[in-house]
Amino acid sequence: MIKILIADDHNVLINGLKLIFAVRGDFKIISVANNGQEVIDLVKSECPDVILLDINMPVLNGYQTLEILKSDYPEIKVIVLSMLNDKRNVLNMLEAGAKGYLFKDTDDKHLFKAIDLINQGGYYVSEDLQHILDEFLASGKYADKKNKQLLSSRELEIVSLIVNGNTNAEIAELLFLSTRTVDTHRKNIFHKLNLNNTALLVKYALENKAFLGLQ
Amino acid sequence: MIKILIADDHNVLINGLKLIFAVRGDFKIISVANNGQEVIDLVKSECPDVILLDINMPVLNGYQTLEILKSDYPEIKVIVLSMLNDKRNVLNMLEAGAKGYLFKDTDDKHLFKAIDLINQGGYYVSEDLQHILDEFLASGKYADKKNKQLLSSRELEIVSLIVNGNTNAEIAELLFLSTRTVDTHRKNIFHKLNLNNTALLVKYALENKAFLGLQ
DNA sequence: TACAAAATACCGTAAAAAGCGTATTGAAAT
DNA sequence: ATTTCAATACGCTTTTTACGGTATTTTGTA
Repeated sequence: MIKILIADDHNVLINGLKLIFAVRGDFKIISVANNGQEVIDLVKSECPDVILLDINMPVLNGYQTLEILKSDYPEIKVIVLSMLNDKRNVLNMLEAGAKGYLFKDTDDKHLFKAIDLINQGGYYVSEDLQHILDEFLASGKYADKKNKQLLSSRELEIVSLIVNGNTNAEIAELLFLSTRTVDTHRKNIFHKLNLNNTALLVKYALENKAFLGLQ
Repeated sequence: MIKILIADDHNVLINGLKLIFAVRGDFKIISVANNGQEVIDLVKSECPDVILLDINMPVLNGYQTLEILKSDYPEIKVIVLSMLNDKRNVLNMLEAGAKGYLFKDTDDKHLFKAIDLINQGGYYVSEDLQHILDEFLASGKYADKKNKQLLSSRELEIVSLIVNGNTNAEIAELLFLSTRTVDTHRKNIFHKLNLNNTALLVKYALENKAFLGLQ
């Protein structure tokens, strides 16, 4: 019997999953969590085999939760169940140690199949994402040897202010810095993220909120 | 008996709702749609009283769908069922004619209550959104007398290129225009949206994709 | 057909960002 | 004890954006 923990802040979805899983005697939903912190609190006592993890959750988001799970409970298999379908999110979660990535529109059959395969040690992603999984597997960027926190906390602070429309001068005033310093941070951020203008930075930041630790 | 149509591209959620509604004999799910176009195709033959409408859907998104519904079937009550919880999205949908806005983490009780009240001609939103509903009701910006398409198609094209990191010079080259023209468009866009720099424009565009008709 | 709106283009100036640098300080890690 | 890195700050140049205009042509529609 495979013990499953579901983490999602949408109760409608959790209720749906409960009913869907009711037909499978070999799968058992042993716990549900509405945010990442609840997942962390529950795993110790509940010992799930597989966690179905949403990305957008309050308190601790899916990415942050996965980071903690990977360092404290590396044997638990994590399957991301998200609506985010952009390549960057999928790669980020795989690189952080997720074994599967399913869209929320997945049907029961694929969900069951994914859990079975992943519980046996494999990978499984929604059909449209196969090429991303291939790319990930070829890249060798597994969770154990992965690049840590790309941006420093100061840089994240500045990214957030840029996203909210502040100019370097405004940011300098807010943070009691010289505009030169803010300018340097901005340049370093661009360099680290391989970007070259504000529009792309804002886009990147909004699309990678969870991974940047923003909001 | 209240006839309900559900529009959502996530089958897990639809399946969950089906089971949730099974306990209520006075509500009947007469149809489900996976995108806005299916909604439009179905309403004529199915005559639902209430539509539970997601915003993020392929082909025709929730906003576009609501626009069509309001002009062709103004008597059908539309309740938005979305995960988007920012004020702008809520206001946009209310102003477009939605009678309710619920988060997807709403529990069964509130969902039933919302459908009942709205079917009787009222408004209903998730608890956290009450102040936004109040603001909307006070503003008088109802669907019938509402400001049409804010940005022209050319302007939307340019917004999209800006979001993707292009400079005015690059956009000019791509669209065979003078950089002056692109500059003017940019100015007009800022003026229309009441913004004053690129970062805010990108943020606005990404947060209002559906309403701007982007992607 | 006439009017309004959208798309086009230009002029000038000021502010901001982008792209090269260098350099000092302090804290953490090896 | 030394290296590394984050945070700080400055210099200089070029490009791009932002903001104030004006004006012509095209297009849709009343």
